[in-house]
Amino acid sequence: MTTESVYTAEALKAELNSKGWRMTPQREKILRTFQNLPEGEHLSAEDLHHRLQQENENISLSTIYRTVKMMARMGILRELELAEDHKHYELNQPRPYHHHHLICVRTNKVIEFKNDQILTISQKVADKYGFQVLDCELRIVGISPEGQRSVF
Amino acid sequence: MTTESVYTAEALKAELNSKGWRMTPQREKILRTFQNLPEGEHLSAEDLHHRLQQENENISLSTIYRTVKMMARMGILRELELAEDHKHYELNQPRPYHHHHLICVRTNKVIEFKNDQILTISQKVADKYGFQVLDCELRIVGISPEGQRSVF
DNA sequence: ATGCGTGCAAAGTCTTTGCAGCTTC
DNA sequence: GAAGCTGCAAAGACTTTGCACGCAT
Repeated sequence: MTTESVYTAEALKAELNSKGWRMTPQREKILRTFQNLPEGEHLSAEDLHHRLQQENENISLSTIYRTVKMMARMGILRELELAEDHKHYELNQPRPYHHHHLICVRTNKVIEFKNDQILTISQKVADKYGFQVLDCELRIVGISPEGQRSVF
Repeated sequence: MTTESVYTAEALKAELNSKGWRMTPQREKILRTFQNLPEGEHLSAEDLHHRLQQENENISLSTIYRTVKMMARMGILRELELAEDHKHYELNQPRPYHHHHLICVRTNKVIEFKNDQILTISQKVADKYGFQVLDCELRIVGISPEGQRSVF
């Protein structure tokens, strides 16, 4: 199953142009790739690069890094720090797609879960400080049952 | 004001020994440094290195990286991913010291806030999956009032 | 026509690792 | 005494940047 698209190429173009920037084939393909991603899947810059190459889309790693960072700043993508040492990106979905992460420090296992209270709490906190919310994530770090069985 | 110590050098030694590991002067000094840190302050590996050098404690960067990662895995330190591209560490405090982060993608400003519901929610989620909680953090990413005034 | 965006290659930053010698248990 | 730990230097992984050319507006 694929997540429903929340951001069209036209909307992206309009927003870019409003800032004096340009729509490009690369940006459109990157947006489309994330929109076609099954729910819960997230890509690193390298993952995205490979996936595009398999579709015969040659987009340089530089452009990918530049684009995902830009889209994260625009609120189109969520930038995730999971257990590994590189960032992952996924489409920033509204409730009820929004999910959070439970991470094991020993096995690096990541479990996703949903919780409606988190967004409500985040909205309230952001309001208090005048922030516009792009994304919120509850990261629970702990030790999984498998991890508890190993010494470290 | 300094946070109250929740983990003594003796307790650290006992826990290390129980795993067949050793207590060392370096580990004790690193623990002490975090315990003397004002509430809300967090250090990167580099920060910690500089701070120790100012106290004439020569501990190599390698050892610092190895030690903070170990302490994070033990649940003694929290490993934070703030707006910058390197990790920060702080003592992992129980309620009511526990705090969360509101981060601006444009200005990199970070605001800390507390919320009692988060820990409760985290505990419940972790229980469901059999995880032991070491740390939980609500990361709200958005645009601050100052950021909203700039084009990007 | 202007100036933003891309690709390439090089550089940069943060972090990890191999190894010899030292230290703790 | 055995095994873990440290410091050093080198390597590694991921990400950013300078520049010339191309493309969207």
